[in-house]
Amino acid sequence: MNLRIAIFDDNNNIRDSISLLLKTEKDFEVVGSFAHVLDCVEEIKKCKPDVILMDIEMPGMTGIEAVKTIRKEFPHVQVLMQTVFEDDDRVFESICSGASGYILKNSLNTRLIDFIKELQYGGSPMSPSIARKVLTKMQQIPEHVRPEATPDYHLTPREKEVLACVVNGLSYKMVADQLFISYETVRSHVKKIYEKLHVASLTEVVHKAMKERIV
Amino acid sequence: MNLRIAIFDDNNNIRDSISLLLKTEKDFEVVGSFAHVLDCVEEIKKCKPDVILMDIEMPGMTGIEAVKTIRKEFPHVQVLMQTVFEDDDRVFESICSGASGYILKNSLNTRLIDFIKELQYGGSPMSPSIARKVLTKMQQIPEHVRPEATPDYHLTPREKEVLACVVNGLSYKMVADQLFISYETVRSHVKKIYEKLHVASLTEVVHKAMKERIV
DNA sequence: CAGGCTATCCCCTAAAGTGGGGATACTGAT
DNA sequence: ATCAGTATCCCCACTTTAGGGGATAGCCTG
Repeated sequence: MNLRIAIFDDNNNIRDSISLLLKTEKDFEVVGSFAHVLDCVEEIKKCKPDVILMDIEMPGMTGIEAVKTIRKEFPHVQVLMQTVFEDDDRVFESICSGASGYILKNSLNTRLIDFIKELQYGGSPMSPSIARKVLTKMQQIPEHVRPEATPDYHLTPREKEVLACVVNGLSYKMVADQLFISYETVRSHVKKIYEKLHVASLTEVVHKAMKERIV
Repeated sequence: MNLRIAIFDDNNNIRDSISLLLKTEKDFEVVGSFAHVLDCVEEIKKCKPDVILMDIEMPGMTGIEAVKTIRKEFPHVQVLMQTVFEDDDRVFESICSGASGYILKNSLNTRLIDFIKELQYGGSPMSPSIARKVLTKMQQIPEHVRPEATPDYHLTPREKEVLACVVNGLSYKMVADQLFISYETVRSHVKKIYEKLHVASLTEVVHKAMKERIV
């Protein structure tokens, strides 16, 4: 089974040379090659890629914007960012936008095929210097922001479902419909949740659940 | 110039086989090999490694604790974490403790030398699945931390105060007391907030306010 | 000074949530 | 076979919120 690849890069030469390179790999198929991302949603719908190589610098919409859109519209598609620059903000922003990997263009020729294969097998290829930046960034993230060992309130699976609904703003009645149970059952679960979280109102539940990422 | 390497692993066989493997590389020198990390500070002072291979599971002090200590005492030393498990919390914790790389033990034989070289040249070697975890984690964190373009709902200062109270789980009555205004005034503000945020319940307010960090 | 915005307060009705209960049924482990 | 835990449902009394009004007063700007 072939891996379908699409390329977004405003430099025609680069697109062509990448295409040529990828064609040397039997299992790869370049199904699209585009100079900008303005119509990327339509183009992706048409060519159905599994993997997208995305240049970060492009006219019109930037690669970063595009990744956000793509990840929203096509969550299963893997996006591998490529750039000549490695300035911290962009790297970080790209990753937060949902890129699955981030490589420098100078490592193109030699290792691109390996990187794509790594993607395919569930990895996240990064150029060494990028990987270092990412780790450093993570280490800088202030203590209080990190998922600091989420306390376990011993909610049952069902309670967690109810909690998730409530946190999303649903009323008891709506939760009941959503989970195909009665209003009273929802109430029972919520009462249990109140006990376990030591709170006494829905707003507190939402607050606590979101703050501590129990949801 | 040789790269000085120290190994911490409670499994003697693994330590020995790593030593043997590393000796095949001319530029590497194994300067220490230890079964636990209890005296790691002294040992590191003695053997002065450039790179430390650290098993995460060890009796006494865990590898994670050790990394923290090492990074504090010897900031220039690079620590490469090794583990057989890849459970999310540990990976994340290790990295935040200051590890420069994180690899699974199954990738030992084949790629350990490459990984160490990557470290040497300023990279951060990670097993593919680990890299993916790290990126995924990063994508999750900023969600709660940095509002990408927080929409402005044109809340007045007073409304924001009321909002803050509500988000913290206070009832209308409590908000009234807190802000020295009447219950009805709180209601008026809340009604306004509902309009402006396009919601219809307190839980939605809390959810939206927290998600979009309006508070 | 008129009109817009904010902040304050009030009323009424209806809807939703809260706090006590209690009940049945299924599971899995002791 | 009993017991703990989960999931389901029900009732009653009470409080809090929601949605629809309306009112007064200050402040700033055109």
